[in-house]
Amino acid sequence: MPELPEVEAVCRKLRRDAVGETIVMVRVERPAVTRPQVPTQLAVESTGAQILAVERRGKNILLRLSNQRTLRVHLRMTGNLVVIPDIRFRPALVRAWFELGSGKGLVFEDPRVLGKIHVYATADVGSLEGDVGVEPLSEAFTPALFRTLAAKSRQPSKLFLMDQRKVAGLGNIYAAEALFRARVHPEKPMQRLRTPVVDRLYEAIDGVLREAVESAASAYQMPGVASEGEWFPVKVYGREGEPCAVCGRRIKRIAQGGRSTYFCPGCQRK
DNA sequence: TCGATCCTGTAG
DNA sequence: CTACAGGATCGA
Repeated sequence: MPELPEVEAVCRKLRRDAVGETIVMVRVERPAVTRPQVPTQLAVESTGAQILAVERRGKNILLRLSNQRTLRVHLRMTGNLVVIPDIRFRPALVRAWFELGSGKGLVFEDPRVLGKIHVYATADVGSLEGDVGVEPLSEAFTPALFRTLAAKSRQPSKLFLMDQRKVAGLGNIYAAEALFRARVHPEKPMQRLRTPVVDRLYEAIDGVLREAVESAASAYQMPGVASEGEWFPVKVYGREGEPCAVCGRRIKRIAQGGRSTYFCPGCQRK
């Protein structure tokens, strides 16, 4: 599920459901999801603490605790972090869970076990900076900054957009959608884009993410699992072979960095 | 900068 | 059975 819009939706629900709760008990079913990978550490460092606030940095969820600790949760490909009404009735594939003072449960589900829960001293979370670039929905993300980042990078545009150290939060879907909207070829080196095109890409990122946050937030209020593309009208992602809504040419799929990239060969030229 | 790797589930 | 999955990291 999780690119920036979905992670943001998860955060909003946690602010509603988890902030103010106290962690009564912690259970780690799969130590692989914890960092440090000592299964007891998460419990030792978070039991008894109150959840004070929920923040988001890129795709990272930060749970601020009352004991000077912060839990950094990364959902990776298939993770989810939700509050359930009764900790006794846990969904399948829960890899770690927290019993809350109210009897509710905060559960980390993750079929592929790729996600991570990392315990930090709150003072050390600043070490995230450096690995996580500018927040694309913040005021810090300006056309000027984006031009500067672009000018410094020879990466293909798609890989650049997915590089969390540059702009934090885009993943495989929204990177492809932003490139389509801006009519940029996914293999085009960033450095070689003309300034008006860089600016167009900037606007596309902003627009795609704002629209997706909007609809993800409402989709996530609904019970049940909304799935890929159900709430966001994807134009190219996953649409190999289908006609482009703009020009009618068939959407192509190529591989970049071991991932699939979808694009329209008519609208997005090199 | 590329490929392998972490894991498991699901679609074809 | 194989291919592939909305992510990131590590070593070559």
